[in-house]
Amino acid sequence: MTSTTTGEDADARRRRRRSGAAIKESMRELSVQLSLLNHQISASFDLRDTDFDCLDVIKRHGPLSPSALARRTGLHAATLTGILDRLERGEWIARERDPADRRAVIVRARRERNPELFRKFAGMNHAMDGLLDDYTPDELDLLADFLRRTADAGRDATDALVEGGRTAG
Amino acid sequence: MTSTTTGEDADARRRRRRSGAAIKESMRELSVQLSLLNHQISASFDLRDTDFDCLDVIKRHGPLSPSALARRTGLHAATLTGILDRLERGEWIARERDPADRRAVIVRARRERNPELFRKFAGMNHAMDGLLDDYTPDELDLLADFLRRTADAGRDATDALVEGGRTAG
DNA sequence: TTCGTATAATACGAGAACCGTAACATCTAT
DNA sequence: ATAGATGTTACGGTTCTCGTATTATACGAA
Repeated sequence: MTSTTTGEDADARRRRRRSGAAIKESMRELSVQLSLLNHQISASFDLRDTDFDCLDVIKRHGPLSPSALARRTGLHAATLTGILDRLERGEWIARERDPADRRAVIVRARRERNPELFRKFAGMNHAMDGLLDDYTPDELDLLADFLRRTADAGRDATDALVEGGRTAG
Repeated sequence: MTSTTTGEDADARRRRRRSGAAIKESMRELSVQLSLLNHQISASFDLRDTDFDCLDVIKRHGPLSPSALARRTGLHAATLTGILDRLERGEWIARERDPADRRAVIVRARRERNPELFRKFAGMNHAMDGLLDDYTPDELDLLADFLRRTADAGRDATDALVEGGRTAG
C-alpha cells in the first residue's frame, strides 16, 4: 500500500503490469458470476435482475425518492415505477408519502424478508468464509479497502457514462 | 495467506470477523455497481444486461454450443436464442455449424468490436490503474488470487442454486 | 394572490423480451 | 430399423421497458 511505480526496475514493472491485467480479468469474471448468481436469486423471488440492485441501493442510501433512485442507478424514471411495484408487491419495500413535498414519495426498505434472502446467499457466504480463513487480519483489511475503493470507482464510471449518454447521446 | 483462525486471541478473532463482514458488504456493493455499469454499456450497444455476460462466457470458454452456454449460465435454452440473435446481429459472435453433429451449432466470439467495447470500459480501467498503483507487486498477486477464487465461489454458488431449483422446483 | 413554469410520480401504449411448449432435424442404443 | 434422447429454433402468452402524456404539487415573479 505504500509503493509507487517510480523507482521500480523493469522486472518489477513487468510483474506489476501482468498482475494488474490478471486483476482486471478476474474482476470481469467475478462480475459475470455475481450477475448470474443474482439472476438466479431474483428469479426465485419473481423479480427482475435489477430489482435487487435497486433494493440494495435503497438499503444502503435510503430512504429516498424514486427520482433520486433513478438518478443514482441511471435507470429511466418510468422503469422505476415497475421495479418499485414488484418490490412493494413482494413486501421488500414500502412507499410512503413525503409530508414536506406532497408530490414526492419516500421509498423505505423493509427488513422482514432479509433472513429469507440471506438463506439464498448462504452458499456464497459459506464459500467466502472458508476462503477468508486463509488470510491474516492485515490481509483482510487490505482486501476490504481494495473492494470498497473499487466499488467507488465503479460508481464513478457509471455516473460518467450516464452523464455522457444524457448530454451527448 | 498462511494463518488460520486457530491460535488467535479474542481480539484477533473479533477483528477478523469485522473485516470479513466488511469484505462481504463491499463485495455486494461492488456487484451492484458493476451491474449498473454493465447495464449502461449494454444499453449503449442495444443489448440486454445478460448479453455481455454471455459474450464473456463465450470468450472465456468458447467456442461452444447454445445448450452448453445455457447450462453454464443457468438461462433457459429458448432465451439463449434471443440473446445469440442480438449478439449475432451486432457482430459480436458468429454461429457456425458443427460438422460432427449436424443438429448442433457452434458459437464463436468475434474480436472486431473489442476496441469499441474497451473504450466504454476506459473510465473504469483508468480508475483501476490509478488504484492499483498504490499496491506492491506482492499485494497485487494477493488481490488477483483472491478475486479469482471468489469468482470460482460465485460460479459454484450459482450452479448449486440452478441445480437445486431444477430438482426441487 | 395569481399565474407560469419546473418537478414528482405514475398511466398509457408500442415494441420487445422471456420462457414454456412444440416442431423439426439428427443422433444413439438396442 | 426403430424408439427415444438431444440440439436448436419457432410460436405465443404474459410481462417488461421506456418515451410521452397526465395529474398533482411546489415555487418564483408580477
